[in-house]
Amino acid sequence: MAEKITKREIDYSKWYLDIIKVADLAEHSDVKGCMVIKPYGFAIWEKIKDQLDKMFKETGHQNAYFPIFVPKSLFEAEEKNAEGFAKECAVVTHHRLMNDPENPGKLKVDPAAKLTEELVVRPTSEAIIWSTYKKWIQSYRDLPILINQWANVVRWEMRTRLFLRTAEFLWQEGHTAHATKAEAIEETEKMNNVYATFTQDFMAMPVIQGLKTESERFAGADETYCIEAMMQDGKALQAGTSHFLGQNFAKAFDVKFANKEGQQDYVWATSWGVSTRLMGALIMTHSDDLGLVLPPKLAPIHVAIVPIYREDSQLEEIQEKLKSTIDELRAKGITVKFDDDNNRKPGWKFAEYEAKGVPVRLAIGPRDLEAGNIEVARRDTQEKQTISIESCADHVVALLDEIQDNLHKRALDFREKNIQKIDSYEDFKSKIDGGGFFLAHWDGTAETEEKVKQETKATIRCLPLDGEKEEGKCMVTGAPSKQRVIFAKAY
RNA sequence: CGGGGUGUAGCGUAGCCCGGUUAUCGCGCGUCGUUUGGGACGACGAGGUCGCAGGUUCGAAUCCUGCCACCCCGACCA
Repeated sequence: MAEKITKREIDYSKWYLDIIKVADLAEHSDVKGCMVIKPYGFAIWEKIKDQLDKMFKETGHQNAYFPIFVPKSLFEAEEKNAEGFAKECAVVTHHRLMNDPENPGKLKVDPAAKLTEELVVRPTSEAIIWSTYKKWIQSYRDLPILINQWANVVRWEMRTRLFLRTAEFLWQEGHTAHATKAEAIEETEKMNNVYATFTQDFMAMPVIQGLKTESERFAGADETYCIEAMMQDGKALQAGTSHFLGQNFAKAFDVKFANKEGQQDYVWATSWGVSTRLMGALIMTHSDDLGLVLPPKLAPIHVAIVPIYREDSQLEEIQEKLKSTIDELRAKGITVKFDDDNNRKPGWKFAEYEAKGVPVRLAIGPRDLEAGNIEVARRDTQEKQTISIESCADHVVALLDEIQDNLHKRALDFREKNIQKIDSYEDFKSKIDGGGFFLAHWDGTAETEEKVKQETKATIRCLPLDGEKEEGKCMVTGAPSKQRVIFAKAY
């Protein structure tokens, strides 16, 4: 029978895992905390990747690749960054295995193959990249350097969840070098904007752009910009970050350049990244109790066609009748799957495409054929309607756009309903467990931030960039505040 | 890493407390036939290191110890 999905209201966390299972996106691997991304899940990631890659190229970046291993001495050069990541680093200490004389057929680490210097498996690549940039940069004429890499990184997390936090994950990391502070800040903001545009226009996921507080900032950054999204349980998910690194890495790796006046100066840096965590964000933004819901722009299959027939001749007739419609759709760049698998009944296929979030399903059987009609079902609202085969292609093209817009609107409405201004800490404490974003005044101190975190588990997600500059008093201490910040529980 | 829970065929499970033949059932899988408008039905069939490793016992899925994995809650995490 049907694979069951735990309802969101019963157990949101279980629902999330069920969606990944029924939609066949990923599964746990034999390595603790690591996942296998399955073909359908990877197809979605590839769509994300292809679009972002295009946007990076359009903003002047080039791809390159740096090694997965970072010599420990390089890794520790930028102290804050190294400290920040030290607790979650995998370290390579040996380079060879040998037969274990005490356990025939088994292998053991060859003690004679100990590395003279340990290699850190990158949790991020600033160190190896800045040690390389040092060799590339002599003059302002060598700047800016605008590079991105698609890579895997490893962070030895204590507690993992598929896509949201895994020990190894896929991401892109942009690393840029600039001659001036202003230019680096501009780059940092530009890429955060690229992320916001991408998540909103392609993932149909509204985000709030903001700045991280010092305690939430990337280790080694002077400023961290972020995009924060609200999941359906009201919790916040950091979907992307863009860091202004100041001259921290330039100083740590001694990367100087000669400016136009011939003086030596340290290079200004940025780094920015999004990861397979976006897959988790995508799932938790749109999906429902029936399965995954995908925005058309990221759906590996846009339209699934389910023919209903008894005889092979009827199947052929259906194929013949739909040929021009399918050709027309494909010519418009729409991915169509005509499912003529005779081992599955239509009902099974309906449920399957629903679980996988295919935006539009077409069904056509003898009755439709006779009337020249076809049934169109949209995944986002579950609505079905019957239209003429002739109008089908145009209808579907328009419908896909409508679904894309509707998903974004629905997510935005949800967020607006669950975001509120709040001025009383008592009020805040009584409401925070219900989820949602809270716009509150904050006195700007790490102490207050920590107190709220200890007492409520909520953190400051960001200082919204477009927040009105409203004077007020900190909801906790009553000290003066220049703008409201977003408090929420986060993933 | 601390507390709790779970682990029996690809998936979900019964059996475990109270040890005793060939380990239960459903889904899925294979063959054949009938079917096909919301996860079809019948017949036959295949599929198991009972998470792993020790121990107790004449005998262990069942009792004991250790370990591993996953889930939940903490801690931790840009």
